[in-house]
Amino acid sequence: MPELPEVQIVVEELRSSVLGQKIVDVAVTVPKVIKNASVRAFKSYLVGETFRRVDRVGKYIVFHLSNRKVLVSHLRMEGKYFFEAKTDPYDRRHVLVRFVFADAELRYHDTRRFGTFYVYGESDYMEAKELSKLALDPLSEKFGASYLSARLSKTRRAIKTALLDQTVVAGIGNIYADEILFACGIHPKTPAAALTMGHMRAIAKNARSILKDSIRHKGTTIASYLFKKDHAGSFQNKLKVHTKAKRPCPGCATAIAKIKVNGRGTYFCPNCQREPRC
DNA sequence: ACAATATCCTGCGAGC
DNA sequence: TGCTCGCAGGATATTG
Repeated sequence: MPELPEVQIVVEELRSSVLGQKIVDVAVTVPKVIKNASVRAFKSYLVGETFRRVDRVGKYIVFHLSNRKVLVSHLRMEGKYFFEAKTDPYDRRHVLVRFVFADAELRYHDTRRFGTFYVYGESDYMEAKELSKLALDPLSEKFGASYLSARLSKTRRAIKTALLDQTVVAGIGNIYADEILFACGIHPKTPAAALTMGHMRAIAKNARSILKDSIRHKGTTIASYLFKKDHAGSFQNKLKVHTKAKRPCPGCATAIAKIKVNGRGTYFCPNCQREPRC
């Protein structure tokens, strides 16, 4: 479900709810989501500690605790956080982890159970294999055409596939890859190495503007994303191609096509994004 | 080294 | 109505 804008909004929501909260208990009903510790160890790291900082690193959520431990959470397809009163009822089937505070709980809800949790130390969490391989954030100052070019100019794989690779750029997923390539007029199957420096500039510029615009709209809710209980994003109303199969292209009215690129559903305008000549 | 495929899960809508 | 199939915003292990 969530890509960079959605994770950013979730992080901002978490900052307003859990910072300063002391964890009095942790309940784990699906142990497999804890990836690098036993449930017992996981609880021992967290209980009695206070949330001091929450950051986004790519699509990961990084919670810093008062004991210099770091909780790294990935929502994958369906993960959600709900900060609720202890007395509020919750969905026992889909709430996999609860962080219990004095008067409230942070509930991790994940219907497909793909989400992950890791615990690391403050000094070495960025060296953990999940985070160490991540590329630059597209919203960072250093991200631009030359950075992209260094990563893309030697590979023949489809540009859409490359944009989904978190070691090329961190945070883009299936929705925004389609929207960015449409804004650039680039066919999603174009071999990355066939792109010009002008294309690289266009990708960098459109990635930044589309992701920022989505953040302003609190992300995209297609089926299930909520940044808090009962609160959906609205950027789905601004999507130009993703989910728009057979609908008219906003630029030229040609029917939007849906194809598979590397197994992922991919939407594009066959007129504005011409098939590359190989 | 790279690229395509399978896999982890559940739920939903389409089509029969 | 009720079944089966395909698909879903992600990432990684496995295979060729």
